[in-house]
Amino acid sequence: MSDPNERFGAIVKTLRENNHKLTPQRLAVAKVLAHSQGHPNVEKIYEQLMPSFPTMSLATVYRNVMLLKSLGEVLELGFPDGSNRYDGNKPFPHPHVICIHCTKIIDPDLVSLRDMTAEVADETGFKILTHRLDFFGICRDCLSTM
Amino acid sequence: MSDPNERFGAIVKTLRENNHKLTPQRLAVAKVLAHSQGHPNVEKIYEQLMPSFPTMSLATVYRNVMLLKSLGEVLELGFPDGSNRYDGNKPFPHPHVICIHCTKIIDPDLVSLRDMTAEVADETGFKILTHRLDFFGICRDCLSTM
DNA sequence: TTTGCTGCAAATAGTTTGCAGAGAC
DNA sequence: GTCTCTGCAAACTATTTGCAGCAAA
Repeated sequence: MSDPNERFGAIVKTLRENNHKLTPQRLAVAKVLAHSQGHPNVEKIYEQLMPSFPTMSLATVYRNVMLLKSLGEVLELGFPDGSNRYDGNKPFPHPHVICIHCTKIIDPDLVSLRDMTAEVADETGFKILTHRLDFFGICRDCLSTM
Repeated sequence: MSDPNERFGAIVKTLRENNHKLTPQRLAVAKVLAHSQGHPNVEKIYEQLMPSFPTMSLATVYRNVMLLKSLGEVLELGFPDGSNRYDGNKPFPHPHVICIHCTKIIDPDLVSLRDMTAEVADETGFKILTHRLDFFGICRDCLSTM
């Protein structure tokens, strides 16, 4: 996990460099994503901001998350059921471990993970831009209460 | 790629064993998925069946794809944009290489791919049930016409 | 004959968009 | 002062569901 304050600063810097206005709503979304506690979805970000921004619209959250994603400052995690969750703390490809029971998401340290991008590019002729590695299972907490 | 006829047979066997009726529509969906040419989405399966089953409903395709998925005979590939595509030819986790330009999907042979399931289970305490490894990029064809 | 399956149409849920006013710079 | 951003409500799209009739076994 990166330092959330540093990540927030980096996001703000990118926004400035690309001439986007720093509205309170936009900065608030950026701050939540810089922490990315639990890899929130749009709804969670919205709920988290409601107390401080009672009039904020869900559409505004969507627009800002999309903007940050297009700037490469947020990683989008889409799931087979169509749901999306976001990580603005580590906005680069990295493996995830997802509990299908409580929907918790963990970032594991995989010592044996080598980058297979070159091999894939070599074998398929593709220019590889990004990748994704997710493991699905049941977490320790859920296992113990079953 | 497995032999589509064998896969079709295996799917039919599973349907029988689970006491599901073998309607013409269901068998037609199973046949398309046994081939899984280009990893179709529901719409594509529907279009492919329209000539032979002009009155078939999209809902029927959805229902049968979901049934086969629940029986473990189809692998669902969900993407961040919310779209889903299916593979009934190799219904077990395997890596995919996806062209973000023409949406083509390829199954690469990765000689160096080791199974990291045990390591992830060990490090996180999860009971790992499945996983997913996707590479995104631009295919040779699209690269050459850019 | 029984029970599950299909087609249709309506409902649903998550996300996007048009517009007029507000606010960042 | 300009131009982007926001809130609202409506639109949109992919998917699911209720229901009555149909068909597999």
